[in-house]
Amino acid sequence: MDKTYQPSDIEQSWYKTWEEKGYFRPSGEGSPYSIMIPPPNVTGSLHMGHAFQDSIMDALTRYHRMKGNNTLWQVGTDHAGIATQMVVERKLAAEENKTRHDLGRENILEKIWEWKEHSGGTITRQLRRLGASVDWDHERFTMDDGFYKAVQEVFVRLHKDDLIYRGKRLVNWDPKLHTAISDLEVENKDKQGHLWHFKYPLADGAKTADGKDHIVVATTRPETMLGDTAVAVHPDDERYTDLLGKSVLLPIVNRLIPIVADTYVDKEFGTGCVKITPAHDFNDYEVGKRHASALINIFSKDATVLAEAEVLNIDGTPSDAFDKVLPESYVGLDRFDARKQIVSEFESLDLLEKIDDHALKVPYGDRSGVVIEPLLTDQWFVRAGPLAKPAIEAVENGDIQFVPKQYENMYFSWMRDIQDWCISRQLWWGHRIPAWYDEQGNVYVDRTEEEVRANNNLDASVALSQDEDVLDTWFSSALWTFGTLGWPEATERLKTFHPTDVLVTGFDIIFFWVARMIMMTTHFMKDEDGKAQVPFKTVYVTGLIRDENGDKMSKSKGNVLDPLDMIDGIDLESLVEKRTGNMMQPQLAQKIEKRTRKAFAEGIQAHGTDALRFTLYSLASTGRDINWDMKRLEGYRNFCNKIWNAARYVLMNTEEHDCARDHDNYELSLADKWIISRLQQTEASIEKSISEFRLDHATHTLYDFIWNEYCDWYLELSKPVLNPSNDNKAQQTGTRRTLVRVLEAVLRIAHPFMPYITEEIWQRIAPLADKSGDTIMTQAYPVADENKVDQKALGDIEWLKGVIISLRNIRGEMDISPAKTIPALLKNGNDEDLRRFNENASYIQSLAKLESLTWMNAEDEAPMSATQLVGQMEILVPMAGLINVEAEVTRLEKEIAKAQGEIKRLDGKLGNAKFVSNAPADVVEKEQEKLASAQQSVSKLNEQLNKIKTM
RNA sequence: AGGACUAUAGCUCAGUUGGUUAGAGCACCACCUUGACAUGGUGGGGGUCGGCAGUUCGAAUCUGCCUAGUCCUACCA
Repeated sequence: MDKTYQPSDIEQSWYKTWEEKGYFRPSGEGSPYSIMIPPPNVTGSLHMGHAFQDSIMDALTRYHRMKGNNTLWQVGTDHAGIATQMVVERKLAAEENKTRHDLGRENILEKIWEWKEHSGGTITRQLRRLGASVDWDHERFTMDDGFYKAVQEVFVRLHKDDLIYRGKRLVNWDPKLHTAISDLEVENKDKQGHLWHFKYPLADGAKTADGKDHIVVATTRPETMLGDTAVAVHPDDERYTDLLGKSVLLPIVNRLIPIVADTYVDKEFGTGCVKITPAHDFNDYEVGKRHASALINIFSKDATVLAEAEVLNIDGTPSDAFDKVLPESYVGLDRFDARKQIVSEFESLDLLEKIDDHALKVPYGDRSGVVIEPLLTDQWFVRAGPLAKPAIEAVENGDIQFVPKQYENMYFSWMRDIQDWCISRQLWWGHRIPAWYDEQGNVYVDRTEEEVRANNNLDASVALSQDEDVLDTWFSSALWTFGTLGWPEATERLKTFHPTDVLVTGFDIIFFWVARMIMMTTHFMKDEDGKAQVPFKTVYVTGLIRDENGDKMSKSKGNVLDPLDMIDGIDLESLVEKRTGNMMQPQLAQKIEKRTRKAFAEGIQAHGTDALRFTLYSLASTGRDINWDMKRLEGYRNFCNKIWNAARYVLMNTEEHDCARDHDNYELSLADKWIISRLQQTEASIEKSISEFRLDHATHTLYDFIWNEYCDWYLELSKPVLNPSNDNKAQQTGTRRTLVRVLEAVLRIAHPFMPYITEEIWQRIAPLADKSGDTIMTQAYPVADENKVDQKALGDIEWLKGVIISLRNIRGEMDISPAKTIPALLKNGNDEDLRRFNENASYIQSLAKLESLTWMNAEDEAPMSATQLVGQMEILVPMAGLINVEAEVTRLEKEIAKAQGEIKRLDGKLGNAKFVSNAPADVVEKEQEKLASAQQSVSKLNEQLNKIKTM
């Protein structure tokens, strides 16, 4: 093995081997364990968040595979409707200066499929680099043939059950993308705007209570006044009761509109008069419904003013309640230009009372970034209420558990107040809605046109045209857990692997995805007794990975980190290019470049997949976001190197040696028994951590065991045993056996977290540990054996470590060269100390670099020495020629002060009668022991101090 | 407006049903190229656990209030 760990030398080839040998496939044996990958956007690339979640899923998958489960990690990608279509449209505009309408639906779809084929490999390549042990043989795509069937089936059945309906409703309209979007796709942003106060003249000579001939309405959206159909006041507002039933003459359009009473109005806000524009505001729409007035739509799909208003009844049918004429000077104007013109026209008419500054929330499309316009359009909706009920129950009764639990509240609060879900999108890329219209506008829903004709007795003479719209991407991804397994066919995979075990995802898509999967699954999937099935038993919600400053990673901020750059490294120039190239807002490039050059002056070094993964696990505590820290990544890269070198040491000492593979002629040393005991405890602890999804604890325990116990102590303790001067050959064999076997077990423990380095080393170690097999991947995961825990060995080594550390401490504080051997004495020890001394003196001599270690009887006079205590035993290093007296005085005083502080604290505690009477006896007893021990320590240390001082 | 979460060493984070002198990694200081490893070894320094009050024999941990930050949901035109 090379002296230094080089991840690039081992990682790629191992993945290829694993995949070729089919190790990722379900074994077909053992109880099933399944995880569905949250399907990433097929044309995207993995970011750190994906790497984080996928690493967690891989660890769980590999762990259960080694545990003997029939393990499936289902892989696949999402067609991501809007996002993907946008990318291709942008490309088309840039390269050919054409819009999608220039090419037409068929051609565009062809182009998107081409693009999907071309870029779809990025994600799968990245997953492979991460070591993801997914079942590639059954990779799925949310628009493959199987999904097409599942989606049609779900749509048709929901429609038959009256859980899907079509209607003209006010929806969130994206004027840039020309599609409706769901409430969840709207981002409300805080903006500084204005509140314009307009005078609306009263008609028919009516006057207000205080004698004015107008009322004042306040609005943040002046342009919508072109569509006003009423003015509302609160029914109890005495200022306006006389005006109820009267009308105002709407300026500019000269439309007579009624003054109505509605409790929606807040008397205290503004003037207490609200202009009502039912076609362009969700609240006004509700008010409009109550007052049965008509709607006046003034905007086109681009949010420009129409040539002629659409006047409609609430149910969407045409109405002639109002005149359709819109002022000519506004026709075709963009909504924001119209706003300016309205304001200035009110001003010139002397009807603008005032303009206040006003903070408001403005709705933006999360994809397009433009202001959303409420618009009355025909759309398809899922009736969410009935679907939500069993989905809520599944979480309430514990069939599904969220980790951490707090997210259940978030889920409940949204689900209990769920709104109908607008599922139609005016896009081309997606699942086309299985609805057909005849020439009279009758709608037929079925799986195919043939079925429509057959089921409705429509022969070929009746022209049918399919609905142009496609379904929201989340409609198909809601079927992910069962759609990927072959539903609606009753496949063996579906039967075996559904419900799945755990879903690993971010809190940001609990509503978009998790909640909808639960709704769809509980509705469509039933077990043998007809009970609703859940899609997964546990939802493990991860935090977000943020940059080093705690900012969200985003392309426009230029702080995105590519997981592959952590693995392979990247030079500064390439990183700058990557972050600033192909930007939607090129004006940000300079800032990003500066920032990048500052943060990564040296570029990014290669750290390898194992180090990246280990870092992610170590940060994976629950309920908290993660601020990415390159330094931790470096630390864990070093950890990999540590393992690498420990393995080199082990191999060096065991290859070509007798490791007791096929005989029992060996003897275990104290150190052997100790490390075997600690291995059991480590295994038990890691097992528990994984079961609680605390991979941070699991990896921390593993790190601590490997570095601080196996390497720092056990390997060092093995050196004196393996020294040729030791003539206990049986013991040497025992230590060699322990060296390889503990390492071999550790590799298996670590494999789910660090798949590559563990496989690479295991291949060499396994034969020495009498293990056979082609890969570590399918070896049994180590299980703790209580019987192998040797309490005596644990105690003895703790003592041994205490003595050695004390001696090292004296060396350090006294500035004694590590190369110099020194003599040491042990004094005032008890029988146990004496036994331990007798059994282990050679270890101490070796590890503390002593020239001699002598046991002194209590009555013997000790030479002038530096002193440390282990328990009540004194460890003495004679001062002659070694010890700096002043330094020793300082050191002793420091120790004494520490112990005295302890005594003071304990005295106070034990002097408190309430503590002694109320605290549990064992706590009190422990404190008393501590006090006694501290008092003895102080007296012994003082004795030493006086001795030195009187010298 | 309602709700959730977070605040622990210079930095990134652990800390279990309240009970050792509150821990780790990185950074820092000193010494050390010792035959696994300088991507290393040994020793050391560093924290009023955001603030105030309360419950308790005992609070980083439980309760209340406050401050700062993050996020979610719903919104007054």
